[in-house]
Amino acid sequence: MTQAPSRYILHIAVPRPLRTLFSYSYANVSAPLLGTRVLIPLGKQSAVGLVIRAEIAPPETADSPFTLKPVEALLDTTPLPDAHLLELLHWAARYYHHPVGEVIFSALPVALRKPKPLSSRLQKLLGRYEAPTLAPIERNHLQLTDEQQQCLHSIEQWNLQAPLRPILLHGITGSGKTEIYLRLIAPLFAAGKQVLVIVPEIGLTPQLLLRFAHFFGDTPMACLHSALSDGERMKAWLQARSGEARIIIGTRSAIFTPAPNLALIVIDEEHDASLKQQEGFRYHARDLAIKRAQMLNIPIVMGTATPSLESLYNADTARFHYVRLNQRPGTTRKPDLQIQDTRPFELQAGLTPHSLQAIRTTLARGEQVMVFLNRRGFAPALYCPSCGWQASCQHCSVKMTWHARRNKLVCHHCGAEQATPLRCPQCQNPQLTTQGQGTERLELALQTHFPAAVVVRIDRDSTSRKGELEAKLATVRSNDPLILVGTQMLAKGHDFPNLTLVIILDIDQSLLSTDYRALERLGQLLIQVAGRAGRADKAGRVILQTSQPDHPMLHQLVGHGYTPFARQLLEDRKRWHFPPFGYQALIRASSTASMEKALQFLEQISQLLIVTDGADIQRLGPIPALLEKRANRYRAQLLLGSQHRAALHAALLQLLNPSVKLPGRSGIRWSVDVDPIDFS
DNA sequence: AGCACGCCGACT
DNA sequence: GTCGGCGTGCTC
Repeated sequence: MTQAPSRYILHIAVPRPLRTLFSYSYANVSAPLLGTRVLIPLGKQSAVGLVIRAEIAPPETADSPFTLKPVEALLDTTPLPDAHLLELLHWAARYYHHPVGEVIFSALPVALRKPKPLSSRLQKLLGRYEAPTLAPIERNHLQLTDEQQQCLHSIEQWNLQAPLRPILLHGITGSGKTEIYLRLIAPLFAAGKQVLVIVPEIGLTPQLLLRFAHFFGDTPMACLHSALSDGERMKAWLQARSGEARIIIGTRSAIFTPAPNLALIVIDEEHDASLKQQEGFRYHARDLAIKRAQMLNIPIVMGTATPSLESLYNADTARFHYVRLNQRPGTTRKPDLQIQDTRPFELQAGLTPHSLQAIRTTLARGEQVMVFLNRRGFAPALYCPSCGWQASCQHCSVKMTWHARRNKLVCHHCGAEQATPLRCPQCQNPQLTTQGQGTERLELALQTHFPAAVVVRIDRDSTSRKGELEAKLATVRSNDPLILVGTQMLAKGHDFPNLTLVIILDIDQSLLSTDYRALERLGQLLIQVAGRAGRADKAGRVILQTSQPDHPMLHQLVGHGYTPFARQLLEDRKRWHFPPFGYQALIRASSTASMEKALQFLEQISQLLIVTDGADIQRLGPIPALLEKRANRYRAQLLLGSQHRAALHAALLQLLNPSVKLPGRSGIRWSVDVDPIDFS
């Protein structure tokens, strides 16, 4: 009979930006479970770490490189992330080249970073679950259309086949994608299964949530989004982990929620940029969801009206199943899209005479109008007409936006605020002028132009207080002839049944941008916004105002629709070996001292990569970032590309190897972004 | 990330 | 003569 070992070496993930695990000794007859937290000595302090691996200590460890410190205490009796989730987190740490400990701890509720045993929390939190009390009114209420029925049938059939493939559900706005999700989810509850639904980061999660609550009645749901307090988050997380919550609905970080009986993942708006985390651990929730589903061998459905080029390509190459919903139940016609050349006209309130006339007739019919302008504030510039001075941010390389209601200059990049100067700081001219327009000015101008109409503005400034957005939405629902002014916030998730005219302003910047993803995003935004027009039984009309009316891609989009537009963009991507035809990683560096310092640092990295992987890695840069200075830091970037993911991966590993010393690092902050989508 | 160690400027 | 500035390096 073998004797039970009495000493273990534990490999621990520590909450530090370190790319290795640390080893500690642990003396006991049995090792702690993998995925449990332990209290460990780390430097001069003690810290909470997570057990990743345990091995029996060899009898003699004299030749070990360190004398291992002993673990101070065990904190949990059951694993926090289960084996599957740990594997996913590990995979993500490697894929995104981010320190394991940070990956793991960013996936757990913050409350678990403190060395408190879980058991005391469990007692406080469980048993207080309040299920939504709404009755299941929709369950047998809405009949699926033939198209929806067929779509549902296809998905159900695919999900019975092995091997499973992710499903791209491409459904135009209003075609009833949510209805499909609901029907896919419903049969899973009988077997005690759980479902994870990931939605974009918007203040509108409640709308989908309400829909789910209506449909599923008292089925326990857990909701995880950025507005939750630590306690609420912890509670939702525990309910998911215990299997009690059957539907887990949340924004991108919810992809890391433990769910022992997970049977389906739904990604809503799979093209949405907010699914990618843009700082620290820069993961893409959709891509991790695909990985998670693959590891668990469960189905994943991704819905969108405007598929990302990546997903469309995956559908084209049969990595994904692909199904379309082309009809809007209850609507006869698609919205009529037209391009308005702004150049021949003198604009009033930023609108062409044609647009103003369209607003007038729409209001006269008792219907609603939406004017979309993706720029908040009153005016994007304040300048002096006599000497040319412009108000610019002291910390960033941008002009400050003037906000009329607050009478302040605000930097939309670092948040700095400044009182409006009474006279030009350069030439003392008291007559300062604004240039360009934001939603605040648009609201005022439209109110002046249509004094009898109700004008409602929805943007970050007008909805920052709690309940304000809901109140504004209620106004929109209860007033018939009405003008709605707003930003990006209006593009997603809302139903405005009486909205029949949408006017989109100021898309020129996106048409002319150097960012190769700008056109894709513009196309998605235009289709999403246009989708707001003409719900129910009324035909919609969409006017795009631009000074670039001959832009070929705009014609492609308006004339042929999103899919041909996207395929055209894919052709360009193919020619340049850009994603999805090649793989990229973006190295960002910033310096408080100078742009030169940041560029020099990246140049070193670039040289390092020539020597090692020159043949397989293309380098673009280093160049100053689009936003050259932000919050007092000069920003530069180096884009790495390769047709072989493995080559890119190897290059990053090499670069991040702790033995690689990069001199001149002082004052430099730098980071790696795998599969970057934001180049600002 | 923290935290300590380590050399250079203005103070009780 | 010291207090403290943050540059540099380490954490099993």
